[in-house]
Amino acid sequence: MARNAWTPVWRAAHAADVVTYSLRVATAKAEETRERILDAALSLFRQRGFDETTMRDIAAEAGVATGAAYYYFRSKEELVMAFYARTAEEAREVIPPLVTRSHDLGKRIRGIIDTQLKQFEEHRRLMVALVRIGIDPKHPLSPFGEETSEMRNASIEFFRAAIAESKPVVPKDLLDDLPRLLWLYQMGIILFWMFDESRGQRRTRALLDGTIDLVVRLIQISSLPMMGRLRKRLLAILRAVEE
Amino acid sequence: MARNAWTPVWRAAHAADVVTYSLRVATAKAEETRERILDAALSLFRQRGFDETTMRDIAAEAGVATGAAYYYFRSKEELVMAFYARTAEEAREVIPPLVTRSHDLGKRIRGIIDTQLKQFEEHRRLMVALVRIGIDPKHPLSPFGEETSEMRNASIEFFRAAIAESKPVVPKDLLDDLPRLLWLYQMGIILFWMFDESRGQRRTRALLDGTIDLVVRLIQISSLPMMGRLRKRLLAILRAVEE
DNA sequence: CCTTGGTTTTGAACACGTTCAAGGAGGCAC
DNA sequence: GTGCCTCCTTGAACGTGTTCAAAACCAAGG
Repeated sequence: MARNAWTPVWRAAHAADVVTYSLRVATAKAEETRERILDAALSLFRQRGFDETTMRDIAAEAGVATGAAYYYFRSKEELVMAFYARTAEEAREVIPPLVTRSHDLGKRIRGIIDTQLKQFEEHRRLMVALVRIGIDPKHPLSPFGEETSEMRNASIEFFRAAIAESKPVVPKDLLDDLPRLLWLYQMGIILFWMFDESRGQRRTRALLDGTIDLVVRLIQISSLPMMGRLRKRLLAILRAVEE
Repeated sequence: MARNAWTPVWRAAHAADVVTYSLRVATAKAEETRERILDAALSLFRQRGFDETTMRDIAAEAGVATGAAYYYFRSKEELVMAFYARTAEEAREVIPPLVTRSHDLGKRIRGIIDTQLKQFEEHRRLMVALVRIGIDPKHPLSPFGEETSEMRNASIEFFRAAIAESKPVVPKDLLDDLPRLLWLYQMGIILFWMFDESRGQRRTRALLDGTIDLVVRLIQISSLPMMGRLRKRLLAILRAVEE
């Protein structure tokens, strides 16, 4: 999907463009070089870990000069971001059909999250590098920042689709904000998962099993007619916090 | 309080010792040097920010050689940690009397959190440096790790005191785990606050106003006799997640 | 005093992420 | 061909956090 439509990030032409976190690329040969560098990086990251891999290693492995990587990627972390962007692109194809397969809200949410975790699986520890810098909302690569808004919004839309015509039915006044909240919930789960060293990330499973049910139940309860006031209050908090 | 009782962190003699994140210090002169370096660092951090201050700057400001700082602190971040440890020490004196002032659970929790935020206020942005590395539970300075357990436990004890003989009454089967959950809640609030650039961190206030009430209400609801099953389920999730 | 053994201090050296001026490489106009 | 322009590539150089062997200091014992 649009692997060739590279747009300098800071000049994204159309909102629909897939952000791939690359710098200038014009020719086919350049594209190949970029890919070679990214592949070399991911391969080394997986073998040795992020901190243990140097940019010199990566360049050597890709057969280019040290500075070459910086022609295509602004920083070492952006190499990880490029991997993330790749999977996000895949998710756009995989997740929408998955959501339509069932009307059960819990199953839909679970499906979305499971899919993403499976995508990241091989590079689980690697994502820590993204979190370390992304936790600062001022950093370009922050998941909350301007530059990542496209990917974030795409991800939020998955959840908007998930709560549409679902069982249980989501009250109308939540339709706007709930997707963002669910996205936040997902980010929390992924964060937990990244540091979950239990066999097969068993603990994350337990957390998912317990909390998805809870989330759905909570939505259900807040849907009761008598709970209109509670919903309003929660939304008011959310508004105040989001400014 | 025990400002002189410096114990190498990795050989903490007694659990009661205050961890100050310093390396070997034997003589009074050395203690003065250490203090001078820490003060120089904090002063520069506050003026220019963490990333913009180099270890060479700090050493120069303190009037010592570049390597001197590494005799007392294992890393640049540990300078920030030393500041954090200082405030934690203060908190041990300030917070306990504060908790006994009222029986209102909400007010107690609010008091604890407000106090900590006020302590950090001057160095708010600085704490980001701690989060960046602390988010990784494997890092020595992680708030979840072994090395910080004393400070963490002290902090958790504040909340244990807060839920003791409070209004509303906390059900017995929550007494063990609730303090840790409240501590986690506090960490979340502090995290939000660190990145809250609104005037006077207005948004954090809004978040506190909204959520503390909610937390208390939730405890209240879960105390109803009919809610025993819900409590058991929540605790089961917690156990599974904590391993 | 001198020696000895620990503690503290020094500053050069190292490894790393990143920058940048300089130089190909390839196409296009004439 | 020759000049020119843009895209791509190079590798030395810079600034940084950190390490470490050596020196300086200092108190106690002789």
